[in-house]
Amino acid sequence: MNDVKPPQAAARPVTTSVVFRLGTLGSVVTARYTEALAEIGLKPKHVGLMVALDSGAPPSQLELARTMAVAPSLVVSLADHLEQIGAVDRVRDPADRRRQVLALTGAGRALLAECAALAHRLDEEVTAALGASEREALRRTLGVLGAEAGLPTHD
Amino acid sequence: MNDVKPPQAAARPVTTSVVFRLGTLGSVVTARYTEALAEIGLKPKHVGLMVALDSGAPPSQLELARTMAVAPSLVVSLADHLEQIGAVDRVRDPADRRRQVLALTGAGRALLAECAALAHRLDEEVTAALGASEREALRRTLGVLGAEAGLPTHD
DNA sequence: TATTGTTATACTCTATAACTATA
DNA sequence: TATAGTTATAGAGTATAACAATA
Repeated sequence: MNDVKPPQAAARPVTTSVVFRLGTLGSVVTARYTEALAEIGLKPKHVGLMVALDSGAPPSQLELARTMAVAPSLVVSLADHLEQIGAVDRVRDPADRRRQVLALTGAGRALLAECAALAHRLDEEVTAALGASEREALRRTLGVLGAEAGLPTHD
Repeated sequence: MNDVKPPQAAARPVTTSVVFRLGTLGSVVTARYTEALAEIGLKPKHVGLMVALDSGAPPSQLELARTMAVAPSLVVSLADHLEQIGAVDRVRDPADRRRQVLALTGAGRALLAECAALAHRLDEEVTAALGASEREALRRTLGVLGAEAGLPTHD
């Protein structure tokens, strides 16, 4: 006699994997954060560049491209925009005039703080279904995995 | 006297938010999963469509587009490919000949199981730094948030 | 006339390649 | 000749708009 089979194709459906759940949730959450950032004229990658600068990454554009794992040409356009709104200074390295050295300005630090506030406000919506200790455990665990993957992670 | 300030721009840096960590980790993990899927000729959205079908979502292409929150034209091309490799059947609804009704074939269920195996294998790499109970807690918490966001989540 | 699916087209994001200037 | 940055071009992914078949 045949066993009764569940509608799922596998004993361990793909939907139960951390990979699937991280990927789908990450994309939903990033879409919402992108929407929030749009109101201050930024994209997630602008935040990524400011985070890299704030974390003390080597500040030449090429080094930043390596840190962020994006093409150097993308750093150019991100830096163009951030410079235009006064969030970063861009000065030629006097020791090697080929290098453009980026630095967050005071306004840039304030803008980054605003991005952080938006993210933490979204956190409350996204994690509303969790208890305080679950939320903290999640933050902490994601921090561990992020650090493992070479992502910038304070704490 | 001045307080000593950390290099970070804010008391709660954006990098500590669940939103930032989920977004960045999700994108890293999805990139790795995309790479793994490429070896069986699939993209993550193909998996998403098969998951929707396997989860009993309404199977017309337009309804699937709504379920997946993508454009109907994208469902066409995903279904084209899955049909071509024999993973889905596509039959006109006799009751309404405008509707194309999709269904996973046996081969499709086997393919989806393969995608699940790839994901769970990647899980082991991605969560290698975690203890077994931390890993389970993470899976469970991501499941809660995913369900909250309307994502397919068995268990 | 409204709806499903399809095809044609366009847009966004990002990369690669070509180029300029400095070394 | 090699490297940092920039600009030009191209590709992937996905959306919107136009269209065909069916209701």
